[in-house]
Amino acid sequence: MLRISRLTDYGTMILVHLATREGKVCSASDVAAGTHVALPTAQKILKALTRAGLIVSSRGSEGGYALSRSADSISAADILDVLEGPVAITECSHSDSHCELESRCQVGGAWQKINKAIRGALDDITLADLARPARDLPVQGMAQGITRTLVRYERS
Amino acid sequence: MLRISRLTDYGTMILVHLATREGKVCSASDVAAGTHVALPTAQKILKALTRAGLIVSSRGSEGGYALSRSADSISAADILDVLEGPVAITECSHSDSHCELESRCQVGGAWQKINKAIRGALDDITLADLARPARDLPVQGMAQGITRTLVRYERS
DNA sequence: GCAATTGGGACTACCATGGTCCCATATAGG
DNA sequence: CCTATATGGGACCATGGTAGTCCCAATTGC
Repeated sequence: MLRISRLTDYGTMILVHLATREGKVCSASDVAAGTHVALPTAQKILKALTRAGLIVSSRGSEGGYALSRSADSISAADILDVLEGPVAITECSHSDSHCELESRCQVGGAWQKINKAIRGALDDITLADLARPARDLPVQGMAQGITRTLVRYERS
Repeated sequence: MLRISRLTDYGTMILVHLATREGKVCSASDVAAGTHVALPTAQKILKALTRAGLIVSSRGSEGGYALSRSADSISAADILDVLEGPVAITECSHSDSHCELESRCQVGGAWQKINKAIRGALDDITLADLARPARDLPVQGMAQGITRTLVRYERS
């Protein structure tokens, strides 16, 4: 748990794919073939990314998608915001949600701290980082168990 | 998204409740009344926490639950591990999951970095912190919008 | 013995996620 | 102008995890 949805995972891969072809226009079919994501799913994600402004599209024959800005100006937080909505650790924070425990619950501040730390990590990672091979990142230790975009966390 | 499950939320509240009564034994009914979590749900969570070793139980009349160790030796990471399983940003990391994108996907390392940052934040927060009022935490800014245990994150 | 508890599940309802498909619209090129 | 090739914006449904409840066995204090 505490995991991102599969669509977000796919979306990140798609963005990485576009980042490696910066400047060129890729059709949905290209993207699907390059990322091995099923075409309809890739189309769905590409539409969402376009609506959010992370990529730009051109319609018609010879059309396709491209990043709207440079890969190092797109952060992981941007991606998650678009594909998952605002990052929030717990639910029940809608402005109109009345919580009967509001007065007696004292946990809020700590979750807030956790949330902030997570946010900070997400802001520090750019799409350019994601497009780089793993070993170039300044992360040491726990360098095992990666299959695709997943790291399963064991107690250290 | 990127949120914890409601049961984990409840579980944290329950642990906080037990922390404020450190040393005393609380029955499931006590806990349910004190946290306003429905009794059957509280029972379910208490069983899970007991099995995981975060709390100890005594059966029979006058029985109940208490923390197995001091509140400042239980981290948020411990709690999430127990109630949500190991923290992992993405799925597809089971040892027997074969991912056909394994060779060409280069995103792994960055997710790993993010995961590590999250893990670090979770390790730094103790149950004692959670039991303290929010304002005592060294977190400044964004001090609004907390209803119960939720902080909805807006782009800063 | 009896009442009060926990232990360990089984069971169901619900809802978000995921994946697919359809049709309208736009555009390049012959 | 017509056609092929694209995207835009949904509708649609199956699946699976989550949440919540309940049942019965085992244990213990009085």
